Amino acid sequence: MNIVIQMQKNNQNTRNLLPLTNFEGSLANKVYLVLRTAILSLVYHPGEILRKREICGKLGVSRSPVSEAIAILASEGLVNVVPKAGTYVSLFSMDEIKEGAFLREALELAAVEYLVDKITDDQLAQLYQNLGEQEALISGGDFDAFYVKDSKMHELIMSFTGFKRLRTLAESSWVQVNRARHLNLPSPGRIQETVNEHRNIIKAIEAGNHQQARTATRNHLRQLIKYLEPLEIERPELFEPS
Amino acid sequence: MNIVIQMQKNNQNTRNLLPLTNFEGSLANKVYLVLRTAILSLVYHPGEILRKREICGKLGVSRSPVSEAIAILASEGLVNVVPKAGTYVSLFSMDEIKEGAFLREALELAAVEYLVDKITDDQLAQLYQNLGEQEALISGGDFDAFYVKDSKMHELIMSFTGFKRLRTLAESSWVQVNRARHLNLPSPGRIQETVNEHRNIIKAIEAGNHQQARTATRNHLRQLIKYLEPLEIERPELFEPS
DNA sequence: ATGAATTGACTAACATGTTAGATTGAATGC
DNA sequence: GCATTCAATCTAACATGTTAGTCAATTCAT
Repeated sequence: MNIVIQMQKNNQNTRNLLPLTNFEGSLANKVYLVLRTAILSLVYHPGEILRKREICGKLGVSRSPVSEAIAILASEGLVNVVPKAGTYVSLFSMDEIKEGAFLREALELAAVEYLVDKITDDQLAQLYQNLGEQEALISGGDFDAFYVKDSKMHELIMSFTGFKRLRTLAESSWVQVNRARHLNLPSPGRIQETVNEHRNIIKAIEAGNHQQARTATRNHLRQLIKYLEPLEIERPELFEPS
Repeated sequence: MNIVIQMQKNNQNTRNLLPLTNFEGSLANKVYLVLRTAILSLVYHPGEILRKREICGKLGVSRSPVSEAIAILASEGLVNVVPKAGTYVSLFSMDEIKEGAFLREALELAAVEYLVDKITDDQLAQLYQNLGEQEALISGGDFDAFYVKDSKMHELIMSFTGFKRLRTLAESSWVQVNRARHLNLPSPGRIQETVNEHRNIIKAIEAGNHQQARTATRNHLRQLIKYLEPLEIERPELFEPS
C-alpha cells in the first residue's frame, strides 16, 4: 500500500510544470497561467484530480494564489470544483466543444465582417505578411511552428477590430476545442488546405465583400470540428458520458 | 476631521445592500451577486472606492469570500483593482460600452441565425406568449415590468439554442451597456417601437429567413446605443477621460 | 459473497494573521 | 505661496490556521 502511494507521488512530482517566472502579473495570475498551460497541453489529463497541496509545494507558493487560480479555471470550465471534496480537470464534452466552436464562429464572423469596412492598408499588409510565413512552412511539416502562425493570424484579425476583450473572449470560448486539438495529429495535406482557407478570408476582406468574408471564415472554422468528432468514439474514456 | 469621517461612514453604512440570503451558492458567490447587483443598479457609483472591510462588516463575512467576489467582478470589468492600493468601481467607458454592444450583437446574431433552422413550434409559441405579455404592458408605462419581459425574451432566444454558456457570456458582455442604461429613463414611445422590433425578429425566425432575422436583430440591438451615446457629454464625470 | 454502515483521510471553504506597496497629507525647505 | 519629502495610514496580496462536507476503503452484518 505504502509503495503504491509513493509511486503516485513520484509520478506527480516529476510532472512537467513550467516555472512561475515564465509568466507575469500577480502570483495568482502566474499560477493560473501555469495550470492553464498544463491542462491545455494535457499534462494534466481529463478527469484527473488537481492536488492543491502538491501544486503549492511544487511552485513554492501558499494556497491563496492557487485557490484564486483554480477559481478562474473553474469559471472557464477547465476544471470542475466539487465543494469540500476536490477539483478535477474537466472531461471533454462534445457538447461543450461544439458550443465553443459556435461561440468562436459567432465572434470571428462579427470581427471579419467589421473589418471588411474598416481594415487599413497596413493591417492588410500584416495579414499578407503572416500568410507568406505560413506558406513558407507548408513543406517543412513542422506542425507546431505552423500552428503558431495560424493562431497569430486569428489574433491579428481580432485585435484589428480595436476591441480589447474580443481576443480574450474568443480564446476563452475556444479553449475546449483547443485542448481537444492536442489529441490528434493533423494530416499533412491539411496545412495546405488551411493556408488556402486563410487566403480566401483575407482576399474577401480585401475585396470588401461581406458575404464572401463570412462564408470563407465559417468554412474555415468548421473544418476543425470535422476532425474532432471521431474522437468521442476513439477515446471515450476522456469524454463525459452522454 | 472626525466629523467628516463619521459622516462618510454613515453614508456608507446606510447604503442599501441586499441581504445575502437573497442569493444562493457559496458564500463567495452570494457576495459576488450582492455586489454585482449594487454596482449595476448604481448603488455604488462609477469611480467610487469599494471598501472591503465595510463590506465584510455589513454582510457579516470574512475577507476571503469578499476577495473572491471582487476577483470575479474584476474579470468582468465591473471593478478596477489597483494592486496594494484599492478597488474602484469602474468608470463608464464609451469604448467599452460599444465593445459590449458589438459582442452582444455577435452572439445574438449567431443565436438567431441558428434558430432560424432549428426552432421548434413550442419554442416559437413561448416567444409569441412573451410578446403578448409585452404588448399588454405598452400602455401602462411601467418601464421596469416591461424591461423584465424584454430581458426574458432575449434570454429565451439564447437558451433555445441549447448552448449553456451562451446566455452567461452574452449577459457578461452586455453588462456595461446594461449599467449605463440605468442612467437615463426610456422615452414613452420607445416601448411601442421595441415591441415592434421584437415582433420583426420573431416573425423572421418563424419565416425561416436568415437575412431578415439578422437584419431585424441587428436593427433592434443598435437602437439602445443611440440613446446611450449622448450620456458621455451629459454626465462626463462618470466616464473615463478619453 | 454481498450490501449497508462507519470511520478516517482528504478536500474546499472560510477566518484571520502578516507583509509590502500605494496613497495621502502634513511638515519642511525654498 | 509652492514644490518636495517623508511618515502615517490605507489597501491588496499573500500565508496560515480552522471548519465542515465528501469520498472511499474497510468493517461488519446478512
